[in-house]
Amino acid sequence: MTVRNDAEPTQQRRMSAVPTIHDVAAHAGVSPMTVSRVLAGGTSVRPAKMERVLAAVAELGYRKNENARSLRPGQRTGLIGVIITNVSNPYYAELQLGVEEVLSAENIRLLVGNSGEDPARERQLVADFIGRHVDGLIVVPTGGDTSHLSERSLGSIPLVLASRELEGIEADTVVIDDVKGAFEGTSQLISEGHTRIAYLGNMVSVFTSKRRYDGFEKAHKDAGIEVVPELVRAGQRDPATAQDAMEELLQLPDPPTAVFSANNRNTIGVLRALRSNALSFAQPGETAPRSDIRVVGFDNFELSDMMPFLLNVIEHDARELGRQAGKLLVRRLRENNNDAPRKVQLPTHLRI
Amino acid sequence: MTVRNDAEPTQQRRMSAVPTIHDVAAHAGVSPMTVSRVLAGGTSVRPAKMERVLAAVAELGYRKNENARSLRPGQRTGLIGVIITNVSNPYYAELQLGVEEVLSAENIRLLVGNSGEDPARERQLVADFIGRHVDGLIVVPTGGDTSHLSERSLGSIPLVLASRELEGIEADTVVIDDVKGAFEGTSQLISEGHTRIAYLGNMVSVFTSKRRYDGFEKAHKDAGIEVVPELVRAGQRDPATAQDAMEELLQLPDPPTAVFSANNRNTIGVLRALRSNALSFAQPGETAPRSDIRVVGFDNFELSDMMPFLLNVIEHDARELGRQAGKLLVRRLRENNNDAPRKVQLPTHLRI
DNA sequence: TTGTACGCGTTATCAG
DNA sequence: CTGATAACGCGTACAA
Repeated sequence: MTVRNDAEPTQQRRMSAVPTIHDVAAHAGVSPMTVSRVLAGGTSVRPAKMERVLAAVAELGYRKNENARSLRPGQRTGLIGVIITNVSNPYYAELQLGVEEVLSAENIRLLVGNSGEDPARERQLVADFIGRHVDGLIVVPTGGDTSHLSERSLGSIPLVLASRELEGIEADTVVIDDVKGAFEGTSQLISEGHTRIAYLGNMVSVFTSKRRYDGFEKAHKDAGIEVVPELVRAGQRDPATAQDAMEELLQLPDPPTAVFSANNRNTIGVLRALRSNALSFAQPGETAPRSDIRVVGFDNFELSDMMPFLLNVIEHDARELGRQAGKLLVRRLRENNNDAPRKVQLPTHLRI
Repeated sequence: MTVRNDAEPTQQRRMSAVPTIHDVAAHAGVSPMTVSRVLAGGTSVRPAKMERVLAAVAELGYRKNENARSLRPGQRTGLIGVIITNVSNPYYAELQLGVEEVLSAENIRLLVGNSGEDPARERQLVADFIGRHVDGLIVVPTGGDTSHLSERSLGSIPLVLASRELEGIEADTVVIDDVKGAFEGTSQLISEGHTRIAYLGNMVSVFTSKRRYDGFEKAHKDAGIEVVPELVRAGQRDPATAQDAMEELLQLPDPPTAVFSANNRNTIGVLRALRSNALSFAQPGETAPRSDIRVVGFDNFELSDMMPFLLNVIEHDARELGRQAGKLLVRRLRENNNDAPRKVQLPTHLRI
């Protein structure tokens, strides 16, 4: 017989701590095993006992200890780790929402961490999540050293890369069609007659930035013109630095006539720079600042349609990206197979 | 002696599954207990063995199983549950970031769930998080039935309410000074001579909405004027419905001359309505739409300063709110005490 | 300094 | 249909 603590331990515990399956069993006058069976679906349990057990569960407010359950071999934790570079970027918040939407339907919970674009932090989060025995990982990778995401390091934990691919890492991946999107956006500018088009974006070491720059370049090439090196500014990660970069461009002897911005952070910086260079901002009864500089920006963002400048955005669906990432992971978990990694590429749309 | 599975089980396991403390011990030629000691800080372990253990840990990529560890009595999971009404609202994304900032410094991980303002979903998430034995909860409560957040139901799990209080629930709480913020914003409009001021906000059953409406009302009373009932629209939860509500107001025989919007979702709807009622939107070289309707909105939002209408926002710091919530929880966790619940109220600032 | 025994809460297995 | 047993990975208590 299993002795618990001392005298009347069950009584004592029930007062303060979380009730266990033993408490429920005692309360219902059955064995823990019967309780377990009832909670697992109630197959082959006498209806009378079943009711008693359910009553005890309700009365005690019993909840299965998921951590203990997952300890048993072959059992999952029902937990997946989600590592995002920056939730304060609404784009990634949407992505998180998409992931949650799909996974919560599977009764899987999200362990969420912010890497802040710091590879060391990402590595730390991965290590921690592994220690918590997550069933899978969804990562927006920062790039750089990727050894912590290698198959050797992850073992059998399935990984889905979201938004960015990683060289040398074979994993299910969801990306958007960055190259095509950037190509279309840039081509639009060129078709309007622009030849001195500025580029603003993140460091080219970032997967998406590289691809978007490639599309920018390809549009030039296809049109038979060349990218103007002095108009290329890569490395801005937030609106403030993007604004600075744009201000600089505006000071050039021969400034750009159009701007291609590779992400919403940069686009916002660009717009702020344009505004601060106009004489005044639209106030009731005043004239809007003029800007003869055409702007096309990658990523849609809330209120992009309310900007006081003409702006075309290359939109794509962050929530859908999150959903797809979730679906890929769920599929992996269900099939538990060794199929080749799947790549999903989502379309973009130039909103005119 | 502890028999594992069959013949050479350790060998087999090391190939595929996650290594356990036994595998490390075998690899280093010590007992599991020594490994545990080394990982716990390495007190009273011979340096030579310690090194062997650390080497084995590194080689096998061993990570402590946190779930198993937390099973022992008195041990924490290092997990806290965060329930947010809607991460796609950038305000709450910031809040999440603030929470994470504080808790990751304590090496605590976040289990994140979206309630979507659905009390049933919130209840389900709480139940699940309790089953995972979170050390604490941070909740932006939806309101309605709150029994799942009662002390009786939560037992000894500390709870922090963020952004909204809950009647009948005694818990640490962080809110912003909604009443004062709304009062100042409304007073500003009144001081400019407006007397027919519209109110747009969420249902008054939501804590913050109620408080903001109170501030709106108080400003009227203090100025000796009355709220105009036909200009009050409560119940809009997203920009689209807010836009509809505002369009209606604009159709009134005697429309409002100013608008007080109680949150950023409504403010955006208001601005869209104003724009769609103007003849044209600012394009390069065009005139900005005129709007003689003054707008003051609760909550700041990205690009609020770039709107093509005059707009004053009542700003407050969502990330700081998240940080404070995190700090309150950490304090509770550390002190493990029964102090009376603490209330933190953060200031607002009317940006002119 | 090091190792053994045991129990945390759960469930698969097998006996009844 | 039901219950006793054992084991999951770890760490406390105690023994050596």
